[in-house]
Amino acid sequence: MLDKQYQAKNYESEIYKLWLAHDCFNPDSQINQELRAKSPKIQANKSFSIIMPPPNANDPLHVGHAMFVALEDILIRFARMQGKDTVWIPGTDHAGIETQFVFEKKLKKKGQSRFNFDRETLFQMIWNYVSENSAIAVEQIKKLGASADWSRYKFTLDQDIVKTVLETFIQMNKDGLVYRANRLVNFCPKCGTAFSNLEVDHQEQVTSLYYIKYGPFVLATTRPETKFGDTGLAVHPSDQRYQQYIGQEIEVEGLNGNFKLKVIADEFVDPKFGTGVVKITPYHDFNDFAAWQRHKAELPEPIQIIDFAGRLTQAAGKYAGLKVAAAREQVSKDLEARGLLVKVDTNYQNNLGVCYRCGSPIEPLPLPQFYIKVKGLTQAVLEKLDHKEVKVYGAGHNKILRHWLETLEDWNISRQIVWGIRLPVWYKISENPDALVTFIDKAKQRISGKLGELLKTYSPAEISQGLQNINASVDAQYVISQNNPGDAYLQETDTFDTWFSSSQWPFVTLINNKAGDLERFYPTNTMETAYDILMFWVMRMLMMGVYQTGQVPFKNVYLHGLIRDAKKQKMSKSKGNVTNPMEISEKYGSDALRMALVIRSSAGLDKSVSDGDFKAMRNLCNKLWNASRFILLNTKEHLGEKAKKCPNDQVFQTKMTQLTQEITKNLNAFQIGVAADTLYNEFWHWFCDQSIEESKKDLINSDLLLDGLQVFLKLFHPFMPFVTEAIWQELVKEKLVEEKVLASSTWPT
RNA sequence: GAGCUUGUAGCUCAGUUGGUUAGAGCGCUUCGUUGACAUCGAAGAGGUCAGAGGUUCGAGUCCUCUCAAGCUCACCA
Repeated sequence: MLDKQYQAKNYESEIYKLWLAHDCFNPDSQINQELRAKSPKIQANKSFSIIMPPPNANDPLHVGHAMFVALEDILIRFARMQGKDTVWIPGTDHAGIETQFVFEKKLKKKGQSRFNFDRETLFQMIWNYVSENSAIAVEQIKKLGASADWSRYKFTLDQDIVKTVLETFIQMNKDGLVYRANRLVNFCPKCGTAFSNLEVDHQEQVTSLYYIKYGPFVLATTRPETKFGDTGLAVHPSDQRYQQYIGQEIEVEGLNGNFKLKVIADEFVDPKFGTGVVKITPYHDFNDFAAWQRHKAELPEPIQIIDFAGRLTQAAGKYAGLKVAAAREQVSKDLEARGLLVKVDTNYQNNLGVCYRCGSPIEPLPLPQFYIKVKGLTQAVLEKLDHKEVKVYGAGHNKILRHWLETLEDWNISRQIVWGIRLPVWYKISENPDALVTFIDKAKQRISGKLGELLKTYSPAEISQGLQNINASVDAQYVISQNNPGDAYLQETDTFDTWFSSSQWPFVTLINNKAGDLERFYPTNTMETAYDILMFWVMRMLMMGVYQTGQVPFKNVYLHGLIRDAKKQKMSKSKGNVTNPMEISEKYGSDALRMALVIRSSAGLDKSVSDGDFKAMRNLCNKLWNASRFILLNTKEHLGEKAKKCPNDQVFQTKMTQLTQEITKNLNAFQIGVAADTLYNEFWHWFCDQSIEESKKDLINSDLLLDGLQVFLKLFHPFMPFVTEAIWQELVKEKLVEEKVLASSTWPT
């Protein structure tokens, strides 16, 4: 006999084992083949696939992960029960910068840093660390009830995956889509790597605007410390105040002695800002770099005065070695002492680019990097959007996607970190004597210098083995190849942007899985993920998917919103308002957690949840349980009275059919939150409060009620798989149902 | 500055091509417990659907404007 209350804890892990024992999640299993065989042909001939957004392999899940598991599992279980050839391919992500960042924190605690190790050693250390912890995410996803096919599981650094990713790069290079250029990049000195524009956050700040004397001019700048990198001055071409200076060289008194700057005219200068004069510092400001590109003929070569550690270089004279902030303070003091500082507006507001990862200021720095030409890729996706080959569900995000595709700039894919897929780029040692190389020698010393010089003391093998970093000049010759073209080469030390590999995820997971999976499941049906990675991931998957296969990687994009706390605030560790999905699962059950997240949620909109919501859905599980308990008790006494007609039978049956159709329609239209809400209300207030009560008065036939319960269990199953299966197994025991496992049973009609 | 989204009960949110007395959870009021469930049931209070105009036989739903909130992008050194 069933307990009086449903205790999720006592059932969930057993139920999950039952599903695995029947191989319910594998489309090739016997039970699913049987399911398809008895389903309508129109369904059985369709395939339905979802590629799981791979969570960070070694991180515990947050509530957003629980949201995607809930939504995707609903779609998958629904499709499977409909009889479609259904697969949900799970995976985990190496999460390049995120993971390396965490690992470096651990190193720091031991008094070490990434600079203590050569590249390969560091990679291996992180690999071991991730391997030790990589089961976390997978185990938790299972705990949430995900009906993913674990026999098709992939990790982003699996050998076959890496091979395909590299092949894509090589193909792109052949197609002329890859190039190397020395441009300003968004560099985070703290993280030690460049980022794409997308990974830079902008923060409002109040700062000082310094008015500095430059020969006959006064000009305003927020960054006086960059003045050692000035290679020119600019004014607006039609600015009457400065006409006579255009094209002239002026003499400027500086802190490291006097120097000369040429005055150029360029439209980008706003005459109304400051004094209408701008200093040109091409290597440390994006606008200035662009101006220099336009006026190359008139201006000298730029000077780099900030290095990749965020300190001033030798070119800054006596300020060399100072960090940017300290240099700014010192420079402004010295300017003042010399009478070169005219005034300081200390209440100036502007936006500062900061690292999305660590929050420190992004430093625009010149660095040769590999870029992907995106124009052709984005155009191809826009065409697919025009032809409605992809549909985006999520409050206006389709427009945002379009906007991004229309304005996207070339993609910097080089990252100066170790934890990732290394670029298959090889520099011939003998042809790149000017390449800057850092390596750990046999005596464990960190050695830096030009390759040509280092070769006088060290063997190529020693350099290659201890290699930390190679920074080849922008015009360096290189070979792109999966394998080492020979002993005389050094491999590029940069790794791919994590998104370069994950943008290929739908394709690489299928091509490297069971034979025929690509043809069988591509294009996938739905990509379901949070809207905040629309442009990082979804947009790039579309670009790469169309590039690789000519087809969109998925037909539908369902974007869920962020989960917020009861007060609508974003969850964050510092606020202490984070909902840990595993705690909720322990306390109320995974079904309750899933249902609370999903019910009345809508695509693209945020949702706030609190303890009360989870409790309410725990109560729903119990309601299902107890309604079943009543019917089980009742059925025994009244079985076989099916012939007996009761007054409300017809109404009951009609409503049951209508409800089934409604839920089916909702789910087909991705109206998941509405479907859940409807089910909740109809089950609780109509089926329990009304129909069960009526059956007690013999107004509804008991067998009909049992049929109704079965339908409800099926309709509820995608949402709350554990409790519905637990009840179903009781029905199996009582020989009241034929289908052995609810997870692989047929969807009602 | 540009774009997008949102504004419905005390709180958090549903309400899918416009169609009868606008819904749920939590909270609140009153009542109810000899077995399906107190993780419950019955009854109830509470909304001029942000505001104004328009289209329509009919608008929470469509259009225009205003106000408010949020997000994203771009920014003047």
